[in-house]
Amino acid sequence: MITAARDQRLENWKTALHQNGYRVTQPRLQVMEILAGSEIPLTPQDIYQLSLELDSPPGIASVYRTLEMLDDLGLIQQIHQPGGCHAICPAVEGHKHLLICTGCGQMRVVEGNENISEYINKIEDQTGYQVQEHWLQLFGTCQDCSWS
Amino acid sequence: MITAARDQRLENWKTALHQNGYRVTQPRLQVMEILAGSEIPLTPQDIYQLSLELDSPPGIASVYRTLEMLDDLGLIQQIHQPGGCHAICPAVEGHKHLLICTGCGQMRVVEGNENISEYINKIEDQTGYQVQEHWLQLFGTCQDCSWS
DNA sequence: ACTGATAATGATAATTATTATCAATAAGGA
DNA sequence: TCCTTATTGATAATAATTATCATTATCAGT
Repeated sequence: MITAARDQRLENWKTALHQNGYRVTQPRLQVMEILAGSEIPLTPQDIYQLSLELDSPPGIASVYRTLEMLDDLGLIQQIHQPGGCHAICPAVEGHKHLLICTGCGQMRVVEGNENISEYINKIEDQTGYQVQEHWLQLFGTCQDCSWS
Repeated sequence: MITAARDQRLENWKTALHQNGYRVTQPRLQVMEILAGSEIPLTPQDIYQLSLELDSPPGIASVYRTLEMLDDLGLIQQIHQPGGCHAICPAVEGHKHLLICTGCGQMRVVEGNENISEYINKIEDQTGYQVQEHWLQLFGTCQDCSWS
């Protein structure tokens, strides 16, 4: 992870808190730093465990409260995986999708594509549904993990 | 729901149990009948609540146990939704996707598409990942629900 | 059809994850 | 720096799922 990218995200998040009348507190910062710097999806429990290594760690309730706030602001998103759907990561902006390595958990963000839109249009014609949203998530093996 | 389709599925499921050395018991049948006949995804709790209207309903533990068994046999699948990911439905065979109405919950199974495969090939080239699996789920409004 | 081995069940205790409560604390504007 | 009050930590409460174990019911083999 490029530290500059994490710091940038952190600044954006802090700005978002200020703009929405939330105070920027130590527990919130601790949770946000862990989340903004992670290359893999983390569950609330993961985050809490990681935070215990800090000097004065946040309470578990504040971890959940911070995550709820970040979710309300649209700054994080839930990751759906075979092992469970409680992991989260910084929100992917715009029309992009996540590609996750089943070996090491590493995430990659990939661009959306016109092919998908065409497919969805076809489905709308066939079914009479109005498709409002789609969730696409890709699972695979990254180059490092495909050696073993 | 066409009853014949449900009964067909039920027969297939019973055959699968026999072939895999599972006994076909009353609690299992009760759970399978509820699940095979539902037009909307159901959570374990949903299934348990529905089962309480039966003559001698299964215990909650048997509901969970039956679902675990059906999952091990690949006969059901989890549905991922904004409200939670604990709902399940009969497994969609082959390369198809689910389209779910955000109004009434009704499910439609839609065909997969060559456009998606092309997109995934492109992603593999760009990232060096080997994509093993993809989850696509569509949310929309069915014709009935779009009137309101 | 009957019987016996044992897989499966129901009742419930235990575990786990999340949410609610509330007195004490700390953020940040005046 | 002070004051208001949003936020926190500790913990109780809730909810969902899993584990335990004595009892029961399935079904293969007679």
